[in-house]
Amino acid sequence: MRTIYKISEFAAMCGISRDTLLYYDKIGILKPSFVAENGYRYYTAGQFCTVDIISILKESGSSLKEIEEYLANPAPSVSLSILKQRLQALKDQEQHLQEMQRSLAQTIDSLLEGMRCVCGVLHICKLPQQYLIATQTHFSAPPTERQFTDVLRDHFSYCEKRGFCARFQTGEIILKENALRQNFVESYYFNPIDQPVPDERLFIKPDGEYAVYYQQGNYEQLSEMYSIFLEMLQKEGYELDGDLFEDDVIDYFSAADPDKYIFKLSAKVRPIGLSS
Amino acid sequence: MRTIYKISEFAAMCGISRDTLLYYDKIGILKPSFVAENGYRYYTAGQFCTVDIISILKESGSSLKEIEEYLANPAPSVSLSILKQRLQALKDQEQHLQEMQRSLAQTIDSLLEGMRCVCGVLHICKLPQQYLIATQTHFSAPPTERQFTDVLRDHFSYCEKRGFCARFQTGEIILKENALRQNFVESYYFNPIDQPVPDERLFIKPDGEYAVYYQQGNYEQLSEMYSIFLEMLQKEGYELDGDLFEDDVIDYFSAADPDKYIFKLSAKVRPIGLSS
DNA sequence: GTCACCGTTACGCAGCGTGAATGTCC
DNA sequence: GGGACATTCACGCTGCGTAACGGTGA
Repeated sequence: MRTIYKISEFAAMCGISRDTLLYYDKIGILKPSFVAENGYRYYTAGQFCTVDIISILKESGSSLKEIEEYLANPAPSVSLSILKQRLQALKDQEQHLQEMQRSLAQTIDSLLEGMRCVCGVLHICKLPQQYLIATQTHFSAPPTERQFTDVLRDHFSYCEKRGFCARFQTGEIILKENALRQNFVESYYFNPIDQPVPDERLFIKPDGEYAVYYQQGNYEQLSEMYSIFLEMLQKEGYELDGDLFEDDVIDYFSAADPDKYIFKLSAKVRPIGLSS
Repeated sequence: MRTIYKISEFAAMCGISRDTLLYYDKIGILKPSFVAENGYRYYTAGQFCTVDIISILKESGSSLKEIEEYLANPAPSVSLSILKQRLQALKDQEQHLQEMQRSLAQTIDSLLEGMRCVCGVLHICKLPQQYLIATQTHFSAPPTERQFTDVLRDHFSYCEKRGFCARFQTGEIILKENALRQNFVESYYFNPIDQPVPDERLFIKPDGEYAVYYQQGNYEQLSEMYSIFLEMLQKEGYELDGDLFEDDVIDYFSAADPDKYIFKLSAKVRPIGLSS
């Protein structure tokens, strides 16, 4: 009456491999119903249920050790707490996945922007408001490598702690007052965020008419680029009406050669003579 | 001018461990800038970028081998395709996660329902329409274990192939015509789905007035339960107005003892004498 | 001399897959 | 006696963590 199965047969029935069953036997989470004298393992149909439980929990991210506990202590209340815990873990994972997706999508957009942008030309256009997480540098002069990495590390770890996706789309801000004095020292490092969040490092990049300028080069050439940018502005009859933003459009993530990075400079502007 | 770092220092700067750097050196994806005569590894600040790339790709699910390729072939177009590929992989993962979440949530609901339900009492209530994926059994008599598991396997693998979350909330359907002849052989195994999908195995459980009856016991007692259910119906002045549904509310997943399973029987009913 | 660093080597983890060498069933 | 099963043992994979043991530098 009671149907029994040899290991390979049973494995096929459960949709798993023979080796897996052997392993489960070895670590003790699923022993065959009985073992014949010749050493053959025999399983019963009811054990299909156990395999099913194992598969489900495994798929939801439990370790085999946790599954063992689950199987050893099968009260509904215990099941319930384990399931709730698993569900929460899955939610956390999903959150994380979504963040990574946003980051990757942003990077892709940025890469595409960098691949098709026109360098060396000033564009005047309207830009929407943007929310940034910006970490102040407190630099009074061009930073040493050490200062630079220290602040950047701080910025990244801050973002990570708060759950913002950093490390993609990083940029820097040069305050208008510094830029006007040809002092192109960055006052902030930032990353854009999708939605406004109350945060002490929240920085709002206002909407308005912007001058945008793409340029290829390396980091050392940046301050020269800023200079040119401002000159071009003036030639076109504009003057600064806000801080200077720099976005790394193509950076070390997408280009091997540091001379091939592409930077996007942008600043709110107004026609010369017109007070805002 | 060029700041250099010893391995632990550099590791701290990058937020990873010394051992990880050693490992990366060993497998060749990140060698130190140079090695001193005493064998000490020295890193430069620029290598922070490489570490960053590695971290990001790793987090998005790439293997170190894939990362190696990325680092070896750093053209923007290659980056782009890898990033897109990664993004798609993340989307797939998210899809999967969501399915698992739905499944777990359902199971939790079901468990809660089983823990607080009143057994042995007939409830009359309105139930909404429900969509099921139902696999026909073609049984003409109570199935052997073999037949049972074969059909169930087919049902599960069908669900899996189509991307439905099976294995949770499984139930069976006994057609009205069979039930009326006291022939309680299941004609379908089913799993509920959230949204209606065009599918050859789609089965719609209609809304309407239902009799619902919870009972504890094991699978062998089911046909007896069906009998009692129909008797109670009659006593209360109702008759069947549709097929008979059975849901495993507490099954092997939540109870160790097969005698403690809880089944939920439900069927659309109408007061005796009233044609629908 | 101390002590914190550096180096190398090697083993451990999960969750099996993949042999190899051998025995058993039909 | 042949082939399809079964058994056990052991090593491989990832991405490191965790020693252990010894050399180096301030």
